[in-house]
Amino acid sequence: MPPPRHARKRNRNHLLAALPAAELARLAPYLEAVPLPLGAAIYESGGEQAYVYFPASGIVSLLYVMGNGAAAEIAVVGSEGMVGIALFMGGGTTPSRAVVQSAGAGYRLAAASIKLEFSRGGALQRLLLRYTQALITQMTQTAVCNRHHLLEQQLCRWLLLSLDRLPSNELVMTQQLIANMLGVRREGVTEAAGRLQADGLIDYSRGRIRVLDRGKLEARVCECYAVVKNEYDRLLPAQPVELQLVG
Amino acid sequence: MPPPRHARKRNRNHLLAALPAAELARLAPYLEAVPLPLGAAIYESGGEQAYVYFPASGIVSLLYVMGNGAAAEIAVVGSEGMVGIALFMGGGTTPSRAVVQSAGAGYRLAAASIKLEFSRGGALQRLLLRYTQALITQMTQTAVCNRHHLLEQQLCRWLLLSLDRLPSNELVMTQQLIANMLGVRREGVTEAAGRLQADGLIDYSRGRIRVLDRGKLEARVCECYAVVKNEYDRLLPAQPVELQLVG
DNA sequence: CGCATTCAGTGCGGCACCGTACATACGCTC
DNA sequence: GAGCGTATGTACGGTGCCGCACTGAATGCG
Repeated sequence: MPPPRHARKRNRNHLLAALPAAELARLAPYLEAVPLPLGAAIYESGGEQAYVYFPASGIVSLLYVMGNGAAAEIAVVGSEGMVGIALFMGGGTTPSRAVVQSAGAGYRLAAASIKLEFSRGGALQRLLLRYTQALITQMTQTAVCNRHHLLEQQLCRWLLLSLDRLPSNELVMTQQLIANMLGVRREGVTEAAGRLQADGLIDYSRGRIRVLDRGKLEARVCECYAVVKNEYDRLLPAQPVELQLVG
Repeated sequence: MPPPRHARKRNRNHLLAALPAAELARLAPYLEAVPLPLGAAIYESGGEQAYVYFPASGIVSLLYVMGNGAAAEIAVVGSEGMVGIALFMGGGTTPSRAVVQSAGAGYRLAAASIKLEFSRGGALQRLLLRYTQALITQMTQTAVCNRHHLLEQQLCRWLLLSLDRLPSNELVMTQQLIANMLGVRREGVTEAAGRLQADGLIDYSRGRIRVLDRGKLEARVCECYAVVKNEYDRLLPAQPVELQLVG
């Protein structure tokens, strides 16, 4: 099978790609290509973060693990974003974990490098801050969704957010793992996914989920998905950052 | 009744107070003292924000209002923080509202002024970014708490977060309003608050809640409160910012 | 091929919270 | 101090999800 037409766009990080040539050139020598293997912990709760990561493919989950071991996903990051905002925000660490939810690859940059470039106040800083605001929106909608929406709607949201960050319509993920992310019982996911399958939205078997009808999925999801999507589109436009006015 | 001993500290914003004298002096001419009357909307969902606000007293709630009118509080802001991070983050607006939950007063700064000072990359920038990270932690714990913890625990968390931002142990707030913030039924709050009252933790009547035993409240709250509190303490130390290293 | 392991489906009792309806009690105004 | 509006208390059936236990089905491995 030949590579799909948009393969070029698929293996790059959108934040890095949006940088003006000069800034990217300055960073390039320090960018290190790294794999993002499934299940790898990019950083741990409370642990000092040594690198920021710019995924080019794959998905990284930000999640909080409670004292009793139960978890809840806070946000997901793909090639549209980066992992490790605490480094340039000043804290250096966070109470949450970052785990590779879908294998991929990307680039990493040592803490000192990102701090230095960020402190120059140029396009990278503006870009990362806009990205952080988008991430905040994703986090707040997660809170809202957890409060008000049904498991099935949350599953739809989760599927769509994942789908937006993957090249195909297929994701490799057991129901148990999805349940961990959503912070619900595995059986609950089985039931909700069963309904979606019965209605022809998805098809799955043993850790493989194919989305058959994205339109129906979008019709069934709660408003949270659209809110997040709109904010990402608004804050992280495809056009290069140099064209944007500052103040 | 004479003013309490710590009245001096009570009527200032901690972020502004932590600024080096030179930066504060530069901002001072543009800082405008404003009241924060109960119920006032500091900014609306999607509305362009014209000012950032630095509360010196009172509490501002950040909340998301859903299409059907139901709401959920995302975070609270008092004199330790500021309202309007979207201005320096670059988005200029957010999908959430900011409403005065407890009347007070503070200072506001026009959008252009905060953007200009922020772009200088000095202490204000570092301070605001650290504050933003603390705020993010509050938002993520709200998501976790919404997912996993009982209404009563969430009520305890809410009371403690409010208490930390108020000068006395009394807050003026009906159960209906608390329910709106937490995104639950008013009756649920009545029941949970009834238990807390029966156990001697609080005392309330017609929109007045007095916390009688803060220790017991802290023993009953979920871990989310401590996580948030620790991050605020870690990220926003009392010492002046000029002493902190940059890279 | 047989077996173990992992993944998914199902059933059942329990509980927290919901939606609704209505009752009580407090505090204000006249 | 009578009356009204608002705040709070209580009850009841419904439901979404939980915890647990167990079954069935697909995959991987020796």
